[in-house]
Amino acid sequence: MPHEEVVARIREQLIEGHIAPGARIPEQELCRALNISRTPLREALKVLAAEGHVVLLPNRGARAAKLTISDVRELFEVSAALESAAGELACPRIGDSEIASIAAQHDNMVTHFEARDMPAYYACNRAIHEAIVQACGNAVMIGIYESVSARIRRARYITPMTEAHWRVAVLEHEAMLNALQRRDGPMLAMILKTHLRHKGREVERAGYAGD
Amino acid sequence: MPHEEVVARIREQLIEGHIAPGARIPEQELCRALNISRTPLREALKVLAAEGHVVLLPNRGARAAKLTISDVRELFEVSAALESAAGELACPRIGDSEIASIAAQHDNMVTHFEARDMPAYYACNRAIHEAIVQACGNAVMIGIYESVSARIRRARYITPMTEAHWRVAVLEHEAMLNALQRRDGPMLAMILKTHLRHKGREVERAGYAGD
DNA sequence: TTCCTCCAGTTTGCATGCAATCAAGCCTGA
DNA sequence: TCAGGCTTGATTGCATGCAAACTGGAGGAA
Repeated sequence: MPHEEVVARIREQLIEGHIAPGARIPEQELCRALNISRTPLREALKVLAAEGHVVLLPNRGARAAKLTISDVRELFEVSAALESAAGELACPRIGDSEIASIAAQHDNMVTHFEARDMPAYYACNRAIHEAIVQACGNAVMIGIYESVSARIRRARYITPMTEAHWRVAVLEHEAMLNALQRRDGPMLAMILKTHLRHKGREVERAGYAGD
Repeated sequence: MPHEEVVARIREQLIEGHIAPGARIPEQELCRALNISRTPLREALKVLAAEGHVVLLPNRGARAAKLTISDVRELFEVSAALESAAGELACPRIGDSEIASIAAQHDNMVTHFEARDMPAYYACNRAIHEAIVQACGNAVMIGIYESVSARIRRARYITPMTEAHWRVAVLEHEAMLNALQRRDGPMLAMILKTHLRHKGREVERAGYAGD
């Protein structure tokens, strides 16, 4: 198993919550699970610590990072900065077919909203946000966004919404798609910033996780 | 020597250019230089690779990352996004004394500009930009900014400026300080974004490094 | 009872050793 | 002479061993 994959596998376990936030990460157990020795595992943990998924306590091992309420605020602020910038950059760079694909996903999402199918809604929602960032033509931005985004993924895409907030979110997405189709970068950036601020507040209010 | 320090030391060598961009990083040599064995060194290299300072070639060792012209563009775009967001967040959060300290550094900077002392100017310049970000009250933002900023530090703070561009930069800094003192977040964000776009273009034009 | 001290078991961090991989020079055949 | 394959030395990636640090609990003093 190549080094990259070890990191990816553990990262996934952390993001998906299979390793509970705050839980100790026992080296030996993971070694057996992944069938590798301690050296590559420890290298992976160091990398994940640099990414913020893991906290390393000197001489006291690794723990899965736990999101505090202020982590959530900070991560949403950073996400807002990155997504809005990415959206603005994407407007002049994105291709027509990509816009069409986002529009299609948007329509799907609205359908799921009308059926009040929140998991399906969130899946489309996430796909749209990621597609916009992917279209920004900036690999560094995409990488950092993915890293930040991963840390709040569960909070962001699992927190239940009230009917009222959900409606607002859908309206904001309508506006986003509109701005994107008009390739109005500054407008898209503004909407994304507002949208993310709303989302962040809601997650904070909901207790930022549920787990 | 604790793990953190190993990473910091090598990172500094890379940022300062003591290890040339693109140069192979010989494990054994660094081991002797830092007086550690290969295991902690390799862990550090993995972390630096995750940060983008180093590229790891499977079975072929580590090399110091080399900035391409598009890396420079991308990093400046991300910097602009982060600094402008940080500036906007800082306006309501920054304390009066911090504003005063930035104003003082600004005055210093102007003095150095008038003396056309570019290294001293850049030192103040960098201090101002970092102080603004530091004031944003968002540790995640600060961390990511520092990481991104480090990768273009040399390009950003070493590239010579033409007289005309230099004058514009100083004017932009006047406007920044002004907005900050009025705590006008959106305005500060806008100025920072423009300022960074200008700087990025200039660095790209100048050949993005000089080394 | 409560707090402190000490000790055994476990875990971490690092050094080292070994197999696999790679770079480079040499030999062979044309 | 030159192209292609092979072999040698060096380097990488990983497994393991060992010393230092921590955890938790038992025992004793106040």
